[in-house]
Amino acid sequence: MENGSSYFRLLRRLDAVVELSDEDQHAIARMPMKVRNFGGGQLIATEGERPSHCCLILDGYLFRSKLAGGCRRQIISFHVPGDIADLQVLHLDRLDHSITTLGPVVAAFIPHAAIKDMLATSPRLTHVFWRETLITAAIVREWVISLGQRDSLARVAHLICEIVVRLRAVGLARDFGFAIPWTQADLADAAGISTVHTNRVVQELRRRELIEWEGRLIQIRDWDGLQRAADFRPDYLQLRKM
Amino acid sequence: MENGSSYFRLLRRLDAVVELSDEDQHAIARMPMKVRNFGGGQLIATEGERPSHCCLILDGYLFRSKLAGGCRRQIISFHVPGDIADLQVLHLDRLDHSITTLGPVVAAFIPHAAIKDMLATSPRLTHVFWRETLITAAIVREWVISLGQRDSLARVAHLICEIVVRLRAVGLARDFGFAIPWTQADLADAAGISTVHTNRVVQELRRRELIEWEGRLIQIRDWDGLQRAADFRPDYLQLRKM
DNA sequence: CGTTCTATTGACTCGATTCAAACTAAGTGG
DNA sequence: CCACTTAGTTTGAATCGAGTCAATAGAACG
Repeated sequence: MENGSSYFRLLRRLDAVVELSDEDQHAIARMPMKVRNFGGGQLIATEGERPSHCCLILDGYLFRSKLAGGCRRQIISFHVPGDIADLQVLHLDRLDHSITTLGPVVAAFIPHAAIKDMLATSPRLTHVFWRETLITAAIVREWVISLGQRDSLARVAHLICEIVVRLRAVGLARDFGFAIPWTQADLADAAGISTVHTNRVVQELRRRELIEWEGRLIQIRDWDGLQRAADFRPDYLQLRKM
Repeated sequence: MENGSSYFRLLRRLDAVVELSDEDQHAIARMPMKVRNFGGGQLIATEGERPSHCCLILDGYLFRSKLAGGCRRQIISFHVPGDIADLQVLHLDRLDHSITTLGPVVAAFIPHAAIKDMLATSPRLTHVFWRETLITAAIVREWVISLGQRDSLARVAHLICEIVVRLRAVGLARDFGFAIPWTQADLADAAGISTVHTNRVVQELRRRELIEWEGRLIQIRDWDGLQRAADFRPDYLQLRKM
């Protein structure tokens, strides 16, 4: 059974990062998967769990988060279509954070065993999937820089820059506009600032005419200006073309 | 040529995380390496570089850092003996941050080719080394939680807790005391706070009798209290025993 | 023995938080 | 179709954690 169309975004994602042979692509598309639909704000996996499947996003957004001090939520990273949000559990077996949908999501679940079997046959694909986990790690490293050194405006701007580049890498947000069901509280928990302050930052971004943000639609008005305000340089995303 | 004694800390480190067969251990110890000595504050690798070797710490500490806005330094993570600080470049080829010694360091450089050859022969060792890169990523994720949600005192306490646990995992800091040539400015750049404030935090930790800190010697006085102040739970380090 | 780090202290400032309240927009059910 | 909820955004005022500036005091080093 070929899951070509379902694996389209993943193949697109991998292609943005590395050259894949037809054979590799077929090996990926041959993996069995189960597609499931989720509503907004649904927990897909919980901290401490031992998942048996990896979760590939076909449509929508996920985020990984963890509680500090038992109550303060920190969002670690957001994930876009084509991402496998929990690829790292393949070798870590226990999840150290939760995975939640941001708005409605279509996700494909691939058994660990299927991925391991596929990787066992191809050093090249092992390299590619290992690399994917390392790029996810690089994204988190860059977020450490943001949280440690950039002020609240730069943090929010940086997050928007990153998402738009990652979306474009898989063929979305072509016009630097995209739909994402972020509440300001979500952004706040990612940027490590309060909701009230997030609101002020968003207004400031609008005032400077860097972005438009209406409901769940974000449109970038001034891409260069936004990157400058964000101190954003996309190198860490390891994209081939850009 | 067997580098048994030089590879002692690495084997110890891997053993803390996973069971290794004798065969695996020999395969690791057979890898060629070049040992080099460094002084304090020396750059071992620079952002943008394409290293051909991985850097295994035999003695001393390294840290990875990156500049935000061209001038503000953020320390991403510290590395202790037994760590391979830049294992991720094996599959990422370009370094997105710098690596610097914190005080004098003895390091072993292992050619990428040697590691790749070794991994090609053993799916088990591929798993172990992949896992190592994922644990490094988990450490950075936890640091995101600290920077985003914990106040300055908890951050500094968390850093100390983590280092002491990682040292103990490789047979160091048995008595919850250890020598580390941190300046308060280093801590500040890791915790994302100013040096002045770092000083006040350190004094507060002393005042609460959680730690003693004289010169480069840190002694934990109240391990439970420190963990509580830090909101520290070591699960994310993925250690087998603890 | 001066030079250079590093640690420490005080005063002032500022970015961000907190608390509180008002204002939307979008359901939901009678 | 309108009251009633509920979730999310917006605004203002008071407060606080942490930054900045500046000066001093030790410690380390050549």
